[in-house]
Amino acid sequence: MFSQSEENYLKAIYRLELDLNESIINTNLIAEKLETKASSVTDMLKKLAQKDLVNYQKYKGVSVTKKGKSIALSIVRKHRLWEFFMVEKLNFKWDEVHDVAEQLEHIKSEELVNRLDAFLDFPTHDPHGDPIPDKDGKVSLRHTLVLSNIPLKTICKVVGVKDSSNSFLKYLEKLKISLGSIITIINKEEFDNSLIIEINNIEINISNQIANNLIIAKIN
Amino acid sequence: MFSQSEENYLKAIYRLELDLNESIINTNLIAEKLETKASSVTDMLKKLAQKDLVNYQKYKGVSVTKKGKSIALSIVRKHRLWEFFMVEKLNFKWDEVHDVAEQLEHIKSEELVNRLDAFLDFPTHDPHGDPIPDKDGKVSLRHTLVLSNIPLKTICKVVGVKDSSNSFLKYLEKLKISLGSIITIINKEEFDNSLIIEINNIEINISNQIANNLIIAKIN
DNA sequence: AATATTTTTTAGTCTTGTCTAAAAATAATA
DNA sequence: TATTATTTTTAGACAAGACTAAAAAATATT
Repeated sequence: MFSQSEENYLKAIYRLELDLNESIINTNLIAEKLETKASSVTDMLKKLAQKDLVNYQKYKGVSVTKKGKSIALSIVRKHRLWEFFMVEKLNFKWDEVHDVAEQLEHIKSEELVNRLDAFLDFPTHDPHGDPIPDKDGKVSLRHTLVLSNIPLKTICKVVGVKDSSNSFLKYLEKLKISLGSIITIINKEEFDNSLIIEINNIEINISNQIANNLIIAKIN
Repeated sequence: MFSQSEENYLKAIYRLELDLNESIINTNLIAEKLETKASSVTDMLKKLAQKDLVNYQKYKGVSVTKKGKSIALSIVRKHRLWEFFMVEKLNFKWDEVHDVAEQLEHIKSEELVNRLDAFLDFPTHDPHGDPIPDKDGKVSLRHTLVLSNIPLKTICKVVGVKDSSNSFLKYLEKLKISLGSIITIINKEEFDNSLIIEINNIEINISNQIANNLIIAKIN
């Protein structure tokens, strides 16, 4: 098995590859991301290369190998499932769960995470729109649609939030909008871009700022 | 905060104090329990003493301090809550969860464990009859009553099992006996010590071996 | 009480992962 | 292209936690 450190490096390299859309990542970037020193990174890269988890050439940067990617994905999977669990079952707010998930993601048990997945009913995305890799490392597309960007009459489902501040979440509660809510856009007000939407069989008016922060998926 | 190692040593020392009912524990016992070498234990005892977690005198043995005990209890609490969670919510068998709980017990978040506690509805005992310390470190008495040892007509509740083998649990399922089941002993057969019990409003016969492995609590 | 045995501690080494400071390679600039 | 600046790697040190082998203390035995 792999150490917590090794897993963190792999996750960081993989994330950088995705976020920067580059296939080769250099040492300083990793050091910055992990808040460590470049020399420590070099040491670790050698070790990871030894284990065939990254492709590494001195002075040239690294990329994760197939094997490395699969481990990185499994860490991401665990991280997001635990986050989902904490929010969905333990009533944490979305912005409170990251640090604990950083610990939980290193718990070693295939069985545990798969059963947790089932217990949570196999969620495909977390409420920030980020996909949760499945057991085989398959990843859905990121949810990027927000309510303010879709045409009138579209029927859609609330699948996440961009803003997870306490005040926003409280306001949503007041509006009786929650994850899974089904919404139809009835009308858009040109003046301030506010929307009339139908939800729970009633029509309400929501500001553009709200609509901008609601991640939705179209329903066919 | 304390390292995983420090926590494991504290837990081991505390458990030995309880199990052996002695207030001073010697080095070799700890080494044996943790499957490590006596010299490693000595090193750690010094460190723990430094931090006022144990009372340690060279060649004389150790005991946990108040502070050490409270940490040990918090680890036990986390361990048993996570076990309870895995069994109750993720459908693990009781004998499958120990190793993963050994990892989960070191996750650092007061908030997480307290919310988990609430989510599980504040269980006081695990199904082996061992008490789960509460948030303040309070521990109930161990559940030690087994069904075979109580008088006729007593009404009691199944709170745990001594044997958690697959075959026993499967058999219980067949008998429709589960955690929380309410049982009244109707009659005892002197010949083989089998029992006639009432459960779910019907009377069934169970062997002494079954009765011996069912941990129960009297209902007043 | 003197010796032998067991237990515990010390001294020194190893591994993992980190760091600093200096050297080497690469990239940028005049 | 020569020089400067930046990035990366090496060399050597350190802390945590484990180990082995030897020394010291405590127990047991004759």
